[in-house]
Amino acid sequence: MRTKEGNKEKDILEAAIKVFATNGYHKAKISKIAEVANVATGSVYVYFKNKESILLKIFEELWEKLYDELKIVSETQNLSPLERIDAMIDLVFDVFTENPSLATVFVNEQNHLLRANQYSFTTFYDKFLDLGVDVIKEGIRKGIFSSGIDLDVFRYYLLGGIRNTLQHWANDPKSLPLNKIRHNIKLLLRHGIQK
Amino acid sequence: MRTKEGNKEKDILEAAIKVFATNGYHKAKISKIAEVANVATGSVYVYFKNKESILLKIFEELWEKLYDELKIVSETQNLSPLERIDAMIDLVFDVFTENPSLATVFVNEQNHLLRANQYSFTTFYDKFLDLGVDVIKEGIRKGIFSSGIDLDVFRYYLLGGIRNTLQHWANDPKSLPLNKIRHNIKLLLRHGIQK
Amino acid sequence: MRTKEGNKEKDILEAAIKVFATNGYHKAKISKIAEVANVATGSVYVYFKNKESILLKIFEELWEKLYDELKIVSETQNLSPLERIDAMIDLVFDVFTENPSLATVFVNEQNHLLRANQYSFTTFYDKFLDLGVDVIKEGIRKGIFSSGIDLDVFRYYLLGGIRNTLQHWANDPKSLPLNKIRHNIKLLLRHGIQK
Amino acid sequence: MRTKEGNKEKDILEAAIKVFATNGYHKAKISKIAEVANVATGSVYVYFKNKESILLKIFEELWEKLYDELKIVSETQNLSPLERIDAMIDLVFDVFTENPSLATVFVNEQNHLLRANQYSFTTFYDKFLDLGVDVIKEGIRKGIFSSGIDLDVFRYYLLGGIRNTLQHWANDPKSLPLNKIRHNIKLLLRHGIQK
DNA sequence: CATGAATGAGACTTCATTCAT
DNA sequence: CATGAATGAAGTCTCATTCAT
Repeated sequence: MRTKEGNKEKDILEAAIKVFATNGYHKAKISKIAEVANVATGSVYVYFKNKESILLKIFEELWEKLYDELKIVSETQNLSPLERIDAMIDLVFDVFTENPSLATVFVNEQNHLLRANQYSFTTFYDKFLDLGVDVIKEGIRKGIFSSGIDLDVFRYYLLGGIRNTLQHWANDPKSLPLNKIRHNIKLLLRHGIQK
Repeated sequence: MRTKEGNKEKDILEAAIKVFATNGYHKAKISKIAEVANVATGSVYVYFKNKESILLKIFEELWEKLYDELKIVSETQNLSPLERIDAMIDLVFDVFTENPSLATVFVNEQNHLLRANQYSFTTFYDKFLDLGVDVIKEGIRKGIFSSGIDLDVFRYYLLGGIRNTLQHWANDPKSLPLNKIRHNIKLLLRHGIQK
Repeated sequence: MRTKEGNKEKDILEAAIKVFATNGYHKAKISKIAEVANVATGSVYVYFKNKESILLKIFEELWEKLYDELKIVSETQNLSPLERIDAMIDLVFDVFTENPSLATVFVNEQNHLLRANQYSFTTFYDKFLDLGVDVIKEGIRKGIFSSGIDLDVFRYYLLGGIRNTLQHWANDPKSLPLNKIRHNIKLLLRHGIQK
Repeated sequence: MRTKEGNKEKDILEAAIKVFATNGYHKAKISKIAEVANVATGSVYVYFKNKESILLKIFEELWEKLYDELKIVSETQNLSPLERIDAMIDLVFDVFTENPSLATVFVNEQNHLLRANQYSFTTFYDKFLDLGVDVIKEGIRKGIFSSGIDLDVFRYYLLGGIRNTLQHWANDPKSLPLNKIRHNIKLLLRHGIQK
């Protein structure tokens, strides 16, 4: 038996992230993904139903991972809301720092999927955002955060800001050091631009 | 019959915005754009070199318009930096409020173009962002804004936040009233989340 | 405008009959049909939704034509049931004599379609068979035909016999002259094998 | 455990008949046949060279069996030609009654093979038909059957009639009781439709 | 013999673009 | 300029067949 060595699915997924990041989802060819994954074209279809399901799987894994890690943070005792927010931002940055291509794919392609149907990954995506909102709520309750903030606006604003900044970093990593980005975002988030 | 001159190009452009917003750029068919524009398929190629150049033109017009309007604001005397920032945000919101489909296209498709080549519209896009940064610089100089902010991070963060919020509004306009978004973003931008 | 000369659909249909007859439906390539029709591959899809719809159209036209002609026969006055039966058989033989490839396609491929869904061509196919059955009924009423015959068995038996004989003729036209076939089938139909 | 020897080939063959009957030869997947046969996909290729050879084997077995049984009938003394014809028809009906799927496969797929090459099963197929023709010849010699019948036309006509009737029965067994079919075909064969 | 993951050739179908009218 | 039928390159996906275990 030509054995499944338990790696091919992962190889394909990693290859897909690279190829999607480089060419964009729609211009990415399955044959190219297979080539990068060092696998025959047909093998892609052993592990994935079709092209879209590859993208889907990428986001499923991404958000499940982020959700799991954020959950740990949110269950940690003795953290102030501010510390929790910082940890949340760090989580996101850490994932994308490890895998810049994933940042690019996230930035450019997630919308296409969100627009279409209700996909399974959105569960974790939404749960992740919900946990973030919970932290804000706690901060408001404790009188640390401003109570005038609409939480829906907040969640999309913050994530959008992070996303767009990351994208510019992914396009040209040298121009913007990631730590500077991270630091500035925390600042902007806390105090805004006013002195 | 005196036909209204110069309308076909505009018809096509407006149709394209709708179709791109609905289906996304890659799934949008030229024949569909032509149909919506009430024009023959071949006529699209009388006015545009190819599909990409339609998208390009959309962004060119968008950013040129925004730049022109922002320039007027920036040349207006007797405005505080805070007022200028507010005016800038209002500009962006006004454009997209008038044309929600344009918001969707901006949110979902501009990256594809930015990634590829250096396009002409980026001139106005960058100039628009530069004017925004100038306002911040002025605010810092006048001691109103925090001097610790990296201006590059700021520009991408703010625009990304606005973009993402707009996108969710465009997807489901009823859930988030645009005025609430606008107000909250101004708040978050000025003071952050901390009380 | 590259004009549709009103022939391309017909060219494609005729090419398809030839190619389906030669290779069978499943092994027939659209590109081959296009080549035989002297048309670009993509043009096939200007006139037909997909491969199956070509086959469908072939049978639609076949049975509509046969039904129309049989209707004329059945409306002709002063024909005995025997003469009507003869005319019916002649109709079928005439069509397939004119277009032997069509005979082959009919023989080999119609079942695939019948098995699948309810297709529009079956309307004419069934109506054709119904008219045939009507003739038999008339013959029975007039005491000319045996009243012991089940009409459903009869219709499938006769058509099956004709079809199979035609098929062997189509495979090797020289071995069995069509007129001999036609004559013998009329004989067998009327008197059976007994003296 | 003493495994029953030689069963896997039979399992595959029986599974293939079912799958071919349900989906048609071209749409039938080897993997599906293997699944139905409760065998691994690769095992199919231990017993059969390729997909076509499975179909081939089905017909080989069918016609060899029919030929053998018909031979017994034809060697039986003291049967009139009419009785022999009846026995022949009964043979065919018995086989397909036992295995309706086989009837469907016979009806729909044998042509594909006949069209292609000269296959071994045709030996038995032809021999079977030859034996049938011999009976007719005998009947003619004895003055029982009409001498005007072309024997080639007869053989294909009869078999085609039976085949087509069987097919409709296989499609919808309830609408046409097999015994009625059998009886009517004998009638039609002997006396035709005329009183 | 048995397995089933892996292969890769092959075909349908799409659609941006062209061009004869 | 306007048209829309025609084009054909290109890519997704299928599945019979293979082969390492």
